[in-house]
Amino acid sequence: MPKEKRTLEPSEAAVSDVVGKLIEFWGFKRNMGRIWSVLYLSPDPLSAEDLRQSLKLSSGAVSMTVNDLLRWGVVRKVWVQGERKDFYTAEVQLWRMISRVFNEREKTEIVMAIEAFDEALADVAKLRSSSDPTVRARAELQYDRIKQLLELAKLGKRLIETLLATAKIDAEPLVRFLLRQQAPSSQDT
Amino acid sequence: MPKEKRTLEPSEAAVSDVVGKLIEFWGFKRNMGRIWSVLYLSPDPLSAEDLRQSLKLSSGAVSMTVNDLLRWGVVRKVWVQGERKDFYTAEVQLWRMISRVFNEREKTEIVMAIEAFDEALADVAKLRSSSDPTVRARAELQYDRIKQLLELAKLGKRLIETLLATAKIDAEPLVRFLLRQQAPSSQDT
DNA sequence: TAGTTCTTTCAAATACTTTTGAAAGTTCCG
DNA sequence: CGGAACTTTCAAAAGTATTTGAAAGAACTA
Repeated sequence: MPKEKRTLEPSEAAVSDVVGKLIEFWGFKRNMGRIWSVLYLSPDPLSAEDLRQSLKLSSGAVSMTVNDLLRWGVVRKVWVQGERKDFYTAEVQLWRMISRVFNEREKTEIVMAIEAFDEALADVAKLRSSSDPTVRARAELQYDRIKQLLELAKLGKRLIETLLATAKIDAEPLVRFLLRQQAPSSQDT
Repeated sequence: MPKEKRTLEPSEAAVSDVVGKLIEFWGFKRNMGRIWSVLYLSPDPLSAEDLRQSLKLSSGAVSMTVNDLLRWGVVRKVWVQGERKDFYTAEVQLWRMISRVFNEREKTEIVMAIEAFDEALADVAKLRSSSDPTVRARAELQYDRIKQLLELAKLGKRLIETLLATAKIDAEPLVRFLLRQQAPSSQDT
């Protein structure tokens, strides 16, 4: 029985480090990316102990990080025949992973921002009819600017929703769109 | 001369907090977002002292954060007639701001990832012709998976480039694309 | 140049996040 | 049950990031 797979190949280490950095940049813990990568590149499921040794982490860190990954749905627990311990595999459908994260994190974030901008906009709108012309002018300007923020946030939301829809049907319209690289026209804002 | 503008309106505070959170989520310092917002909502340029008082920050923090914002090109220094101190205004062209950040940060990040995946792919490719069938099978799988990561990263790069192009010509093809919300077709990957 | 006003710097303090590892908790089996 | 095998928890430690504020530095003015 193969029982000595505790060291990463250089290319495995490289990939897990890059993914770790990307994922950290992206707002998650670096080790989430590292662990996911090791699983992603492994032909068969790995145990917590395997991960602990491959990445030189403490057992506690592995346990907690793997649970984060399970919660995000990007790693799955699998039963390996005849083994007592838990084994894990990576979700290999990259789009599915990404859409899950976008849906739970980015979208929530942006929806909250939209609500807050909406409220602020309503507050400022009241001041637009103030009798004091200074207050009025100020309110006018702020109304316009908050509205811009709101529009931007809504655009972001649509972008995320498009990505989500794309992930569902995979490689569709966004991808097709992105693939036909067309040249711009003119005018700056 | 108006010299007592040292407190934020509730709606100003709300907006700067939301932007601060978004920007933090997005990987910057929260105070960068807060300061930018206060400037963005101000009818006229503000001094470091104004910002210090509005947001209850130390002078050092204002100085450093404003310089970050200047470096990112999202705040500008302006000369106010007759005044000795420096005044600042926010860049109000949201797309321009975003494209600058995407170009300098996100794109750099992803380009580095692409290079690293490329290298790893080349390493693994060598093993695909190993005489050991186990090694070969493993290399085959890893080759495919790293390739997936590479493709994803390239797709991300194209998405960013499209956003950048869009920002230049403003509200063009991406925006137009996003605005026509069409229904998906079928198939899952 | 000296004095004033304003800005920047930076070491120390604070706040926040992540990791560790030992102990407590499970589960399974005989 | 009793114990082996494994996992989870969690308080403390380590590691990072941010903020402070006092001191140094500039820039201007008279």
